[in-house]
Formats: sequence, C-alpha cells, structure tokens
Amino acid sequence: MNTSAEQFGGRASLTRRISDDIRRRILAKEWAPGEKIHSESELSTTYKVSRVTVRTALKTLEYQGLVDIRHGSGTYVNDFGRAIPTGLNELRSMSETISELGYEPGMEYKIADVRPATDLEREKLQLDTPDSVLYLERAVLADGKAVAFSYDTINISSLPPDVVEEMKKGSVFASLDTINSRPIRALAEVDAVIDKNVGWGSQRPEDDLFLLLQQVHYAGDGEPLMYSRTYFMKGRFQFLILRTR
Amino acid sequence: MNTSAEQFGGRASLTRRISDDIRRRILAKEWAPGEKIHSESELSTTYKVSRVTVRTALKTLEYQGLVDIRHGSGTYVNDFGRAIPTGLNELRSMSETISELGYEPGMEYKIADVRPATDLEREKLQLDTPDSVLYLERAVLADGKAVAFSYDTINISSLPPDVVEEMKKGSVFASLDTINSRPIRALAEVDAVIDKNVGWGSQRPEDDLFLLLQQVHYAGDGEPLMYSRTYFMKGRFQFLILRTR
DNA sequence: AGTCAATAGTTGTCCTACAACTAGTGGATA
DNA sequence: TATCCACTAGTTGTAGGACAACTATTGACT
Repeated sequence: MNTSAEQFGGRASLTRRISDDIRRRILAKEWAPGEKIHSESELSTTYKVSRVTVRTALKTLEYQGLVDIRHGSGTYVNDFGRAIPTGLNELRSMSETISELGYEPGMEYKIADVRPATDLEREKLQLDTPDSVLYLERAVLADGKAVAFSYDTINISSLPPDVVEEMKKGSVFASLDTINSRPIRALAEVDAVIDKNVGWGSQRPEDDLFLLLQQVHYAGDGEPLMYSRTYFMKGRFQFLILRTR
Repeated sequence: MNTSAEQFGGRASLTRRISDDIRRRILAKEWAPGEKIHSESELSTTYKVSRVTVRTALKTLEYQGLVDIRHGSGTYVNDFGRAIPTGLNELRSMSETISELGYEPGMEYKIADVRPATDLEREKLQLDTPDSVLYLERAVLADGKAVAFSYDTINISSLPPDVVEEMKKGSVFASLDTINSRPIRALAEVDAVIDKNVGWGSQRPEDDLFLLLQQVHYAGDGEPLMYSRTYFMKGRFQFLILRTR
C-alpha cells in the first residue's frame, strides 16, 4: 500500500489506509461501474483486519460517492462518469486533483515574494501585527495548458525559513507536510466573477469570466495557514461534483 | 425523532436516524462550536443502541464536516461559520437548503408545462422516443427575495398524472417522495456564465453574470429523473463549502 | 516552577453472534 | 406452461464485550 497519507508521513489510521487502498483499486478500474466488489468478510480476510475496520472504510467510500452499499446484497461500484469523486468536498491540492484526473500537473510562477500583509490578508489569516507573508501568483497547468490562475497568501509566522524558501519553488502542500502542518480544514466560497485584472498571458479569457474558489485553509489547531483564490477558466477544467443522499 | 427520512416515508436505517438526530441537535446549538459532545458510550446508552451504531452515525457527521473526532479525546463540534455543512455534496432540495440556512423558502412559477422534449433534454434524460416532459421555469426565493432562477426538465414517462399535476405547484422533491422515487444521486457541474436570456423581473442582474449549477438527478435504479439548471445570482446566495481531509 | 509517571476517560480495533434483508432456487399449484 | 411461494445461501446491519492506543489531567517529585 502506498497511500497518500503514508507518502506525506502522517500516521494514518488502519481504516484510512484500507479505505485509501480500496479507493485506489476502484479508480484503477479493478471493478467496472455497477459491479459488485468483494464482500466485507472477504475483504477483512485478505486485508487481515476486522470486519468493523473494512465496514468503516467502505462507509467512507460511500460518503465519497464511489460505492453504493446495499443491505443484504453487497457493495457496488458507482458510475461516476468523469467526475472526480468528492472533488470539491475533500481537501486535495490542485496538483493532486489534476493528477488524479489523468493529466500531468504543473505550475508556472509569476510572483513568489515575502512581503508585508495587506489589511485583507491580515483579516483572513487572523494576524494582529503587520506580519510578513509569502505571496504567490501562479498559473495552474494541466498537460502544459493553463486551467486556472492562483493567488495565494501563506502565513509564515510559524514556519522555518528553509520551508518558506522551498515553497517558492515546489508545492505548498508538500512543504507544509515536511513540518507536519498540512491543513486539515478549509472554508471555501464559490463565485462567478468578471475581473480584468486576473490572469496573464495569451491563454487568459477575453471575456474576463472566471469561476472563483476562495478559501481559507486551517491547521489542526485552528490556526489559519493560507488564504487562497483560484480563478478557473471556463471550459478548461470541468467542475463535476457527485451529490448523494 | 422527526428525521427528514421519516417525514418522507423512507424506512431509514437506525444509524441514519441517530445521525440525523445528532445533526439536528448540533444545528440547534445544543453544543457550541469547539465544545465536546457526549462520549460514544454515553450516547449509545441514551439512544439505547450499540456503540457501533453511534460510531457510524458520528462518522457520517464527521464526513459532513459537522464534528471532529479525536482519538483518545472525544468528539468536538466544528466551527463551520455560516457554511451549510455538506451544502454542495449532499443531495438536498433548494427549499430544504434555504430553510436550513434560516430563511423562508419560496418559489415563483413562470412556466409549468408538459411539452415534448428537446434534443438536449432527450440526451440528458436518456429518452429514446420523443417523450413528453414536464418543464418548469421558476424563481427561487429566500425571504421573498429572488436568489436564483431555476430551469428544470422532469422525466414523467413513469410518473402517474396526478403526481405530475402536483409538481406544477409544489416541491418536485416532495412529489417524488409520495411515490417513493426521490433521486439518490446527482451529477452536478459548476460553471460561471454570462447569459442575457436567463432570468426575468426587476431582480435579475444587469451584468448577466450567474453561477450555474447544472445537474442530472438519478433514481435508485439509475434512471434519470430530472435535468436541472440553477442560475445563482452573485451575492444573493453564499456558496460556502466546508472541505475536510 | 518544571518534569514526569500514574491514571481515568475516550476513541480505534477485534471477536463473535445474530437480526434483517436480497436474490436466486426449485417445487407446488393453477 | 406460467405463476406463485417457501426455502436457502449470502450479505449487510446491529449488538455486546473486550482490549489496544491515545489524550488530558492530576499529583508526586525534583
């Protein structure tokens, strides 16, 4: 098993590891949509864990919309089309999401500076003093094509300098993982906007129309880590959501 | 307990009923954000169910973002601000959502007709023959103010005539419930659009800018029930989403 | 004041058992 | 033949008890 949690150093629970693995197997098309997967007893035998653990793992996948558990019958793989199951609801980095969709993720940096926080940023990140923040302007690429423009402000007040330097080049989430403070919660707001000042280059839309995902990411202790605005370009990135009861 | 599932005649599982009730208690502010709720053992005693059932119910609420379960410590109510926990991910009708947000829901009907399906509608609803469909154009109201315009096409090929008549006036979801075929899954697509032909009346935005939620709702057996486009007006309806790991 | 071991309380996992439900089998019946 | 129905094997849902793993607090000790 090579779960994302293990990859990122977190000691994930047994349930989480099983859940991640079955999720991987489903996304790898081990079972076709509509097909019945192995029974809970069978899975608990092969994974060498109790049925309770398998059940909890499967429940997670059911919440995510990947499977349908039918009492007395079995667990069936859902047909979720091209949707990223739990795309908006589960906290993943853009790169992870793009990669899971089958594209090659990339980032094109325009600005990566440490500078004093603006009033808005101080409010969003709950900074009292006029602290310095790391400000990033980047284009999000899928297979080399820009799909979104990202404006991120990172609270660096409790981060070591070398991690900050690392963030100027690589993935913010990965850097936060190295010091074990990946955000575990985000409050996101979706909006449609027309803005002439967003984006750059030849790939930006002429009608200035974007789908804006505005987020504040929080650490486990409730401290705001990052204020992030991602402007998606229409048609470049399909925002599919599976809704379930 | 008066769960929505019971209200709508569905024989909900024990876990679901417990989960719904604890959810209700949390939304009713029985515990403040950050506060620790009763332990699993305690809840299992008071509800007279096993700890397994309570655990599964709490897991559901954790996935919805309402609570945070901490190993060895307890279960804590999340501070989800003004967000509708699991707003986009869980399948609820607009009226239910508006009502849960604390506003008085309403609908203003512009069109409610049975007419032949268009090509697009036939495709979305997987109709082979040129069947008739129920077409609705409505303004969605919160406290009497229009927050969105809704364009719905309902597959009536397997619906009794009296239910169709009922839908022309009341809630579509409620009518579907009476014959026990409420949708259990929807594939939704979010987009930003500029469209001069959407909306009506004095409350429509001058810049023709909308946040579009395009959905196909499916029944339990996989049959498409409804193709729905909801155009939200900027600023009238805050689309907050709680994202968790 | 600070450190640390002990402790009580809570969630995570395991085991076994049975209830509730589903889908199919095959015989009885008209 | 076609339909109905009891039966059955298989699967998920719930129960109860036990222990492991973890957290937060207490209180003794330095």
